[in-house]
This record gives sequence, structure tokens and C-alpha cells, in this order.
Amino acid sequence: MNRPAPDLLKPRKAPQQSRSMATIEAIHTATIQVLLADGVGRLTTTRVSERAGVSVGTMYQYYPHKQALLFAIVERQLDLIVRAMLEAAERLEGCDLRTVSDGLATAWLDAKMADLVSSRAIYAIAAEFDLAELMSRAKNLMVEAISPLLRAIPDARFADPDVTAFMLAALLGGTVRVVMEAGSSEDDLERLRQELPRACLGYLKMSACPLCPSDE
Amino acid sequence: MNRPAPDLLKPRKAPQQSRSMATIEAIHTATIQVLLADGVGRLTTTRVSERAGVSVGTMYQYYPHKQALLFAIVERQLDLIVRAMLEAAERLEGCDLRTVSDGLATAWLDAKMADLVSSRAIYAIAAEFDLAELMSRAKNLMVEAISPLLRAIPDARFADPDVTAFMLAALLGGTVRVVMEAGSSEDDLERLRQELPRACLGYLKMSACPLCPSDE
DNA sequence: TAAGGATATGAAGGATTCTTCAGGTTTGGA
DNA sequence: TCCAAACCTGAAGAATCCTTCATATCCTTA
Repeated sequence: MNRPAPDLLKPRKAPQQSRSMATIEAIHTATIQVLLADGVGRLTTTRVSERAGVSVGTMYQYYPHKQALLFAIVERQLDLIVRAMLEAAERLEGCDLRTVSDGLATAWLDAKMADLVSSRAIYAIAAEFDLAELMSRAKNLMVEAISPLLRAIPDARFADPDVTAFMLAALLGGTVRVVMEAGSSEDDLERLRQELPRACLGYLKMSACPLCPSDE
Repeated sequence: MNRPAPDLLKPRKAPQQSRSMATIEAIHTATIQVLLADGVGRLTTTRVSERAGVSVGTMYQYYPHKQALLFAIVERQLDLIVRAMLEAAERLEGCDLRTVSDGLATAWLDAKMADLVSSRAIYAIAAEFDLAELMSRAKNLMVEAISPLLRAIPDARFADPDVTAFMLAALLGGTVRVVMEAGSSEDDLERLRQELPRACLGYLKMSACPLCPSDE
């Protein structure tokens, strides 16, 4: 949606003193708080700055406009997930099917749950503008990390690891998202935690080609 | 998000002449068009009414405010999916594991793809206000439909069909959503169509308890 | 065909919101 | 201590946007 020139989305200037870093941090958390309390529709520059305890003008010193602020926050959150997955992928290199599957599912859940509140809030921004580019980049990074990981699994061979990696990322991301977004209860989250690894493993086993030696 | 009293979300009055039905239809499709073209952030009453070829006042004759309009559209879309799933569930009653799995995945995909454009648009509204209630209702309907379906599968037994049904709905909904929302290419959609049934079946097999007679 | 309900119009009021800018305050180094 | 740069302030301009309502047109039915 309303695709602003990418340059215009970049922060206006970088902080140099610790004072301003604190300010930026305050703005970020305030944004998330407002997002949760009032929703995207009522997220205004005034409200955010009030909550952050700074003046509106200050915000505009670091972000050329509201969109840039929101964009920065989404970007940060997305980075968190991607990094968590890259880390997990590295750690799981060469492990067997089950370990990899459980590892990926758990890593994703942990990354999201660690900051459940802001995760939920972030989802709300997502629709507001065109995240295709960001998403696409994140997706590619994921696939690039997961695909070789799949290839390195000793007890399974995949016809097309890229496709499987793509689907796996979509499955993890999507499932977690809907459950979280539906304002789910603790029970639902617990169920998710139990079932997600199972789904993950199920799909991988399903996609693993002919040679399936270790199986019930 | 800004939770308005439910009553206020209801349409203001029902159409009685065919003329007004056409108007409402025009408003609905216009809303979706604007949503796709300009995004939620730029969806204004004026823009929608212009596109629909009616006056702003006309809109307010049927919806007390903008939110009610958006709400109505989301509700309609959600109904479509739920109905498609209920239908599929009925049709698949008593079939074996693979048939049920494929049937559900395909039904979901078809329901979404049939109206891919508006589906994508709808996702954008979702974040704008509190859909927890709507979502929750839809979720329950799904689980109520899928759960007995799982119980009736002859070649599989599930420890907790409710949990499995819940997870299955989340998996289907979430996966399809992220792929569609990421503004994916035709290729990605094709991959999804191939892999989703596989994921579905994989998860179900994984959850099916001890007795798994028919398997490689 | 005439009356009355249903439907449509769109200018304008009222309320919000984004963003700027001229001027103040704080910080860190010379 | 003093200054320049970094940082902060917040009232106010400019732009939208939502919603209403007095008025006009269209349908139906008696």
C-alpha cells in the first residue's frame, strides 16, 4: 500500500549522545505501547510522543514522518526473528530430521514468545503499508538458511529443499501469527507450543523422499 | 483496539428495493478496490463513495460509520471461508485420512483463491480493529466442524481431536495468509498449492495415535 | 396518477492529525 | 569557563477526514 520512496523511510539522522539514544528507545517502546492500547488507527504522533515523554518535534528529528517510525519498528522486529533463525540453523547443521525440526519450531516460538507483546503489536502495522520488500528479503534469508540445513540432514533427502524450506517458513510464520493475533488464551498458546513441532516434523517427513529408514 | 459497542457495528438499515441492493454491492466492491489500490490508511469515506459512484451520504444511510462498513466486509469474507469449510467437512465425513486431509487443504485454498484479490485486501483491515470476537467465533465453528470429522476417520485415531482440529485450522489459515499477504508471485502460490496438502497430511499422520496400519 | 416511503445528494461543520520552525536547553570538549 | 553542536520544545499552519442534514429524486402501491 502507499509505497513511499525507500529513501524517505530511512531515519533522518543518527543519535550521537546517549541522551538521544534513550529518547529513541523511549519512542520505540512508546509506539508499541500505544499500538497495543489504542490500535494502529489511533496511533498518532502526539499520542506516541506524549507516552514517550518527549515533544512531537523530537520525533521528527529522527524520523521524517510517521511511516518511517513504524517502518523502523517493523524492520527491527523482523530482524530479530531472522537472526534467531539463522542462529538456530547454524546450531542444527548436520543434525537428524527430528532434531532439526524440533529445533526450528522451538527457535521460532521462542523468538516470538520472548517478546509476545510487541510481536502482537507489530502485526498490526504490517497491513498499513507495503512490506512486500521487507518480507521478501526476510523470506529469502530464511530460505537461504533453511535450505542447506535440510540438505545436510543425514537421515532424509528432499526432492527440492528450496521449496520445502519456503513452505516450512510459511508454515511456522503463519501458524504462529494467526494464533497470536487472534488474541488467544494461554491455553491456545500452550497447545501451539505442543503442536507446532509436531506439524513441522510431520511436514518434513512427508516431504522427505523415498529413503525413510528411521520410522515407526 | 478501539472496541466499539457491538450494536454500533451493525448496519443502520436493510435495503428494501433492488436499487439500494445494487448500491450496497457497489459500495462493497469499491471498498475492496480502494483497499487494494491505496491501502487501509488511505481508505476514506469519500474515496470509497466516489469509486462506488454514489454520494457519501448514501453510505451513511446503511452504515453508521466507517468501521461498520469495514466490519461488515470482514464478516462477509469470514463467513465465506467458514461456510466452505463446513461444506467440505460434511462432504468428507467418514473418508479416510488422506482424503480428509487433501479435501480440507483444497477446500481452504479454493475458498481463498476464488477471491484472492479481496482476500488480500481483507487482511489489511483485520488489524485495524478488534476482530477477536469474530475470529474466535469463526475458530470455534471450524473446530466444531473439523473435530467430529477427525473422529470419523476410519484409519486413524486422535488423542485429542479438538486440539488437532484447532491446530489444523491455524496451520491452514496462517500458512495461506502469510503467503498471500507477502504479495507472492504466481510461483509461490503454485508451490503453496502443492505443499499445503502435504503439510496437512503430514501433521495429521503425526497426530494420529498408535494404530497406523496403512502406511509405507 | 398521486401520495408517501425509500433512496440519494453533497456542501459544510467539527474534529483530528501531520509536520514545521523559531527559539530554548543540554552536552562535551577546548 | 565558554562555545558550538547536539538536542529538545510546543504552538500553530495546512491538510484531511468523518459525519450530518436539509433537500431532491425515485418507486411502489392504492
